[in-house]
Amino acid sequence: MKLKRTNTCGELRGNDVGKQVVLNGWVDGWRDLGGVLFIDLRDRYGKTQIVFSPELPREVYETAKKLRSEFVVAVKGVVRPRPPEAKNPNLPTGEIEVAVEELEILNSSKTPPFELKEFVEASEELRLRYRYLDLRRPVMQRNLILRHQLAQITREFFTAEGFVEIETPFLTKSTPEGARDCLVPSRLHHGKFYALPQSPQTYKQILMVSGFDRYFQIVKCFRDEDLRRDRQPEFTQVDLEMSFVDEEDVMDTMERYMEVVFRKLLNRNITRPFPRLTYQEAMEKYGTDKPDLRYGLTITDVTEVFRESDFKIFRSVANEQGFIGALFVPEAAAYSRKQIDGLNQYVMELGGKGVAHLKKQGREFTTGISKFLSEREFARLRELGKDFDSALVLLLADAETEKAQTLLGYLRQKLAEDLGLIDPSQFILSWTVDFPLLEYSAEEQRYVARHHPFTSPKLEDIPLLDQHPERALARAYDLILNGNEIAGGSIRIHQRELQEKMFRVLQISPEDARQKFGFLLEAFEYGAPPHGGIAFGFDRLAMLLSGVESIRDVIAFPKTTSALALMENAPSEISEEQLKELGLELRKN
RNA sequence: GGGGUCGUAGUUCAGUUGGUCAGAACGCCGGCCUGUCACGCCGGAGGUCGCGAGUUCGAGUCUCGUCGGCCCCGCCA
Repeated sequence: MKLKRTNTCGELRGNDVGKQVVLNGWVDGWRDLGGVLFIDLRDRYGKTQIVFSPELPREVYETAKKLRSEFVVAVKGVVRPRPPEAKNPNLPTGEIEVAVEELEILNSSKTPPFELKEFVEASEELRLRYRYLDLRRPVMQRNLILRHQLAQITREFFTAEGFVEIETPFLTKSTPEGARDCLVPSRLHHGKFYALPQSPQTYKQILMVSGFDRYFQIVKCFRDEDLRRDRQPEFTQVDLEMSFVDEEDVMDTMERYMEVVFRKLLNRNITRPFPRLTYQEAMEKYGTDKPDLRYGLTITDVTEVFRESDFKIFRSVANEQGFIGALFVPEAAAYSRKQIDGLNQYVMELGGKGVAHLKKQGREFTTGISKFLSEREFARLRELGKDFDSALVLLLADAETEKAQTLLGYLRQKLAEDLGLIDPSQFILSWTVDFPLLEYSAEEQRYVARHHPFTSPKLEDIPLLDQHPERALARAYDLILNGNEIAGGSIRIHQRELQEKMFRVLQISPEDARQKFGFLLEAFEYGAPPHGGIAFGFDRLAMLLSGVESIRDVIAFPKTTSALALMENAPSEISEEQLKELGLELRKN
């Protein structure tokens, strides 16, 4: 190319008038007025209007007439002010334009399959197939640049805090617990497989044994599970681990990290310390372990109201140690029968048995299940709902307490969305703590780790592991932002005896434990310091900070919800030779 | 694994009970236009109605299957 840029398409202003400049960029659009020809030239820094006059040498003018969308061009010209009535206040460069003298077409372009203008939305399928075009759109460039800045702030912050960034292997060992592994067959060892890491968990713990003290990494992790708008099989974590710390040290460091992120990225101040909810409180009040605290609408426990009720379903749930919860929704006081049916439908789709309702008007409860209730029950409900003059009261019962709470949590969230109770400009961070260490898996007929098998129980709960393991709490903490889990971590077990006890509780045999985690157990015998850490969902955090709805909008080359890559067309079949080399044979079905 | 929803021109969509329903806008192509910036005006081209079966005299429309996008449940230590 002859004409190399002197300036970007986003930087020229009124005080550049008179300068001779060269711009390089893409044709964003053109307006041919018959004589004068305007072209918007775009690069990642912005757009600048360039002007071709009919008085130009014939071949320059004729070439300019041939320019079309997404042609790549270089122009040389003079910055001049626009006539006052032709200034464009919507464009940072709108004071000026470049009067072209020379034009070089660096490349032509086929007509793009969709328009790249910001206000035109192509289907996501098309955007993913032509991702290189989609990524030319300013909004996508802003998202990826914000992601970059988040990464830089992260490196700066943790480096300043004395953390060391250390890379860990991608070709590693399959582990029995947790998500399904992404597997890589070994060519040199037929019949054996590497697994891509679900997280660098064991490596970072071993780095603590090695004395690195404070480790972090911005790292890809892999989990072969089904996708969601905030989940991909490959995703990025900010992973970190600290030695000689307890929960408070980790949480305090993370709060300061978040403070810096919000200040530098969004110019917002957040207040520390973040509120903390125990798992139990979160479930009881919000029906989830990751509550969105931007709105109230908390669950009221009404189980005891119905112990003697004539409404038999509720009475039996109340007497079977189940849970009955109520949502008092003043904003929905005028809900129609149809709208309430819709909520009932929603609950049933989620696997619930349905939702009962009442309408509170002053002291009276009407409609719904009111005819089954006694004066004593009304009196108790009046007391529990005394803060609400009029409200729709939704009641949900289930013999399984957590199921009832979870369904109420979904209902709470749906109501908040439907009723517009959520302020999208707010960011509320909170911790969820005191998680149960274990949960019983009916499928596997054993206890499984709720977090992971290296999470330390609360020290005072260690004795519970023998008789009532389900009651033991974990030294774990999740960081919640607006109803999203953005980080989760724990203080780890650092003593071999306790780790072995955990494996026993999880019914992982000593042989299995040795085979799967022997290296970690062995490392723990050589002076493992007390340690703990946390990992952030980096994509999810970038998504929330960008204000976009899907993780795909902050990942350059994401997968679809069926885990396909539409641009490069992965996954794909491999050749017979490749299979043979790996010692693999495809099963025919 | 399950549920919901969508698939019609290059794109975004409309298309009624199965019967001139192959349509609009944008884009594209041609022409006109010297201050536009979502330029304007005139004209034109452009369709395997995702794919495959079936029902029917007749299917974009109904049924079944299948592929794909999105959302949700399960799953995601």
